[in-house]
Amino acid sequence: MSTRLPPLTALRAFEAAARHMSFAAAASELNVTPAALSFQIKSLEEHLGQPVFRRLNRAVELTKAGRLLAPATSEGFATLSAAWQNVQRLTDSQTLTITAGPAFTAKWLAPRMFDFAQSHPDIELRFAATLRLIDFDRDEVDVAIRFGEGPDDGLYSQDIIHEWMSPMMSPEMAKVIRTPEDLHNATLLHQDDFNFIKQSSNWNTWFQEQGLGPPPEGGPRFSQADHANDAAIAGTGVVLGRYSLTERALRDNQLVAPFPLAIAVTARYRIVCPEGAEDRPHIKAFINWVLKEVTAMHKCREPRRFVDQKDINLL
Amino acid sequence: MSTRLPPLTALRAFEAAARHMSFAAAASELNVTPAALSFQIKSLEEHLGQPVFRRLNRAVELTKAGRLLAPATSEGFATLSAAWQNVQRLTDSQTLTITAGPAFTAKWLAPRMFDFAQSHPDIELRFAATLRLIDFDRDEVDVAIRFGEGPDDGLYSQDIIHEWMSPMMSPEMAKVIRTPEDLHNATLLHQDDFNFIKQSSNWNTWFQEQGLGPPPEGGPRFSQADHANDAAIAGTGVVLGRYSLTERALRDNQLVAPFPLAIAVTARYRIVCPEGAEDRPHIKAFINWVLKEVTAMHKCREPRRFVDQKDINLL
DNA sequence: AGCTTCAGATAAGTTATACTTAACTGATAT
DNA sequence: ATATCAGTTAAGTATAACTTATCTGAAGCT
Repeated sequence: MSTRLPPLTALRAFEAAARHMSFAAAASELNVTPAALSFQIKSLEEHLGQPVFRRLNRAVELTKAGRLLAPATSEGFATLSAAWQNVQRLTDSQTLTITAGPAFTAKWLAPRMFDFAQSHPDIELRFAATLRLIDFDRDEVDVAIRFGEGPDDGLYSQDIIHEWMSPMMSPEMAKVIRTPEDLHNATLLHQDDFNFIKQSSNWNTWFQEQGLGPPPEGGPRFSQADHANDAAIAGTGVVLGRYSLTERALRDNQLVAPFPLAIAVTARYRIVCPEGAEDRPHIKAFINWVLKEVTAMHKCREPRRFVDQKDINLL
Repeated sequence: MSTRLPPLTALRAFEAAARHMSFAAAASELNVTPAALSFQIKSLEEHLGQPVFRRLNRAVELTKAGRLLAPATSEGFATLSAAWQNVQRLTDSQTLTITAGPAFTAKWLAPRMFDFAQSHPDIELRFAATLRLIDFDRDEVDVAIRFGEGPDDGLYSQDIIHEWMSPMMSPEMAKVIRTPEDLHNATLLHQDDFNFIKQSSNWNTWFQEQGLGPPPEGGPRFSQADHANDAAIAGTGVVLGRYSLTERALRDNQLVAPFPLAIAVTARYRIVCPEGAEDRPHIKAFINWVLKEVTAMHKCREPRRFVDQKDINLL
């Protein structure tokens, strides 16, 4: 009797009945029967210890207590309702903001997103290409594709692509560079955007595992792997290509990877989002689409001899 | 999912948890177990489709959605709570406002209320003596004692006193007025506050039923019955006394009613209050006390010959 | 005047929500 | 290593919230 609030269901029934000045109309609004609503009003009156409605024959009217209670309950529930709708609007946003590294955005996402956009015309896509580790709450990003070893604390995280690297060149250049030893005479293309990985995988690593001497000095350096790949496609040199970024060029025979040795990188690509958000319709659709695309990625024609990066001891 | 409000119990659980930043504290405030509260938050998150709390190890923190939801829910529930407490204050008021006619207030209530006040020291009593038919909602009156035939539409109503009238005089005057015929030589006291009753009961009625000729002309007129009674007690004349107002004087032998004929009045006293309010503690206490006092009213020593007012045909 | 309609109330029954207890989990503190 | 803290989960219970069917007492219509 001295509680701060009565049963909220009863209070809500009252508010609706007071607004409509009709039990039947209120019941209809709340999707219950008039009998149920009548019970709720009666319950509220019992909690209060006095009536809030005077029952006339074909109508009801508010008592003094009812008239005192009606305006503030109307305001209170309107506030709650607006808050709920507001937060739902956030949840139901049609915008999907995706973040990934610049190279992945360019070489993996961009060539494929047309397909996703076609099959989900209601989703408004936004891309934020960055190498920075984003904060989901602060950066207004829905889903991220990250490269690295993790960990992804407090986030939903799923591996999507395991990366490997091998010398890749244009088919024309492959007619000149026919054996691994021929690489000593080749122009090697370098990419610097891999330096944040703990155990660097570069030309030295590959030459060593191949049993060759040191690689030739010099050669063009690129700050982004996709640029290095483009140069190789253009015939400028040989790139230590990453599978994730070169899959399309390999498939299209713009690049070839003629030597079987491939270094399997410990770091991998994961798709991450805030815990629980993975069930939100748009994010779920995107994740499912990514997984499908990963499965459909081109497998190399030649057999590959994988050497795990973790097992390599650099001299 | 697109409803205007989620389950209110869940929303309230959220509000408390957000305020406390602790599930256990919120559970304690709402008098439920932490497990129950945990379920409510989870239910809310399922309705929303995303989390509102991030569970840390020994704490929780609000997500972006939670932070968006918290202020307005806090405000909404505060509004509802204030409204409820406000209307409860009206209900739980320690003041009991009683209304009755001036004569009844003076001759029945006033001599007795000391006893009621003694046994209910927490109740603050207020009297509104009026002949007007009060409106419970507008007049801020809790309970009324009405004289008349009713009806008491939409109100709780209980008969308490059936009225009757007979010639009453002081014991000294009774030594002179020994027979009904002696009343022809007496000073008859008249009361005008009975005129609103449909079928007037006055001296003419009594004389006719007693088989006497017309009563003597003239005699003092009083606008209130209690004043006429006081005059009779003082030995000024004979009053056609009403039982309800003279019971105490008869008991104390200040007045006597020596002639058996008594006219039973159709109108009676009822105690009335708004429907449902009769269960409110203070009103209930008052009603019970009134019923007890009525039962304890003094019965006349002499047998009474009652003639019902309805059966009297005035010549 | 008799019948129909309207709107809320009540009785009896059902079901889903709201809750409890007991045990678990994963850190942190001692 | 053990105790403590705070939230979670599984299994079960209780009751609030609801439904259906019927009733009631007017008002309205023919």
